[in-house]
Amino acid sequence: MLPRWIEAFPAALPLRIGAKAPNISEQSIAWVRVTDEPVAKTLEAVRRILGGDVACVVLADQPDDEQAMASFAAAAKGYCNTHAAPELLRRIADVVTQGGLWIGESLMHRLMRATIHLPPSAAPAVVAATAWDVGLTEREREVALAVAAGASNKEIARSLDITERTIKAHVGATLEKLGVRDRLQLSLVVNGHRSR
Amino acid sequence: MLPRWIEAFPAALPLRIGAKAPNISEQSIAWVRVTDEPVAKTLEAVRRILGGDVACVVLADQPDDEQAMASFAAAAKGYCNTHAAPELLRRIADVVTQGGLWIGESLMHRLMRATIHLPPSAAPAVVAATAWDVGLTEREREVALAVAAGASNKEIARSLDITERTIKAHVGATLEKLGVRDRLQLSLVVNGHRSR
DNA sequence: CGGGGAACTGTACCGAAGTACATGTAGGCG
DNA sequence: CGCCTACATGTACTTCGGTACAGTTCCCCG
Repeated sequence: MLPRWIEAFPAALPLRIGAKAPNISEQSIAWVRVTDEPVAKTLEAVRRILGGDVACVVLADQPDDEQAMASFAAAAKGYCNTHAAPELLRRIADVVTQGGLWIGESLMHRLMRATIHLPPSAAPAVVAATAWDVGLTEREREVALAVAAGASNKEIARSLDITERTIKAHVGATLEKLGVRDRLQLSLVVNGHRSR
Repeated sequence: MLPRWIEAFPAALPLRIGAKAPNISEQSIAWVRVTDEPVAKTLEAVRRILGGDVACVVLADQPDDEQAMASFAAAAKGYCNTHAAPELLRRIADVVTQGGLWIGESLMHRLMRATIHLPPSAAPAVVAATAWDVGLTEREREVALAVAAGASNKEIARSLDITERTIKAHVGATLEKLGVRDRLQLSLVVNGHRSR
């Protein structure tokens, strides 16, 4: 286990090919580090242990497009560098648990090169969908979403065509109900980060 | 404006082809609803109004792969169903503002079909990482992380054992460098969501 | 009918956040 | 040695966010 993996996922369990199945939750992600062994073979071994439908993300020491292709051919949900930063790993986990695929920039380029222009950068993001909005009224939920998206009270007021004062009322009620201090923490809750 | 759009983006402004340019921020997203008109033509019209480099996401009433291809050929940043759920719209916005592309599941299949096998599951697919902290000094990065975690200036000051005034200086510099308005939007950038 | 919750609004206040204008120190570099 | 940058800090000011204390309308439900 690399230190950055532990940093990214303190609760992760190490697992070797040939080991017996640990009891893990339904939607766990298998992070599969591959080296020179064919990806398909490794993934097959992992699936024998953890079940055929476990979501696998392939970690490559020296990523290349061919191996990435092979990974997705073997139904991997993601492919990235073994030494990716913890934040990136977490983001990949987000995407994958949401049912998305994580494709490296390089492969993406390759896939699309023929048809479309791709900007030099790129990055995804995702949210966790635990019920953050229990107990909120419809309007409060609506306002909370806007706050979490970075809107100011004034902007929300304009878009909903009510006064800023009313927005404040909704925001205040929401902060109270969710037990957070200010709109930033509200956004963290709504966006599925930390606490509450 | 569909109710779900408003729910997803309360601060969004409606705009018709032929209208004059509203004053919008640099990194706004244009959500372009297309019907039977050719996509390229519509996008061109939008760009005439909002500027050539505005990020466009195409909303299709009846999505199909051909139209999706056409959209990306016309340099759209995303393509999805007009009636997508607010959460999905927000996720797309996240990805696009981060410089990513949003590709529908169907098109993704098609793109990969030639080369690799894709499992029957799969949601929209996405791309890889941009550093949020380019150009920040060590101290600024440190403060930005604390802000993004929901800390107040006073709390950060205490924990770093410097004055609140200095925290304000770092926060201010960071907002400037990342081109965002306030600490909430900063947190969205740091946490890998929309804005910027 | 009356009670109660939701949505909406008002005035007013306070503290947090953010900005403008300045100052000072320490370290790297031509 | 000056120059630049990061870091730290001060005063002062404006704006925004959040709260306290009201009050209204509408609608549902017992």
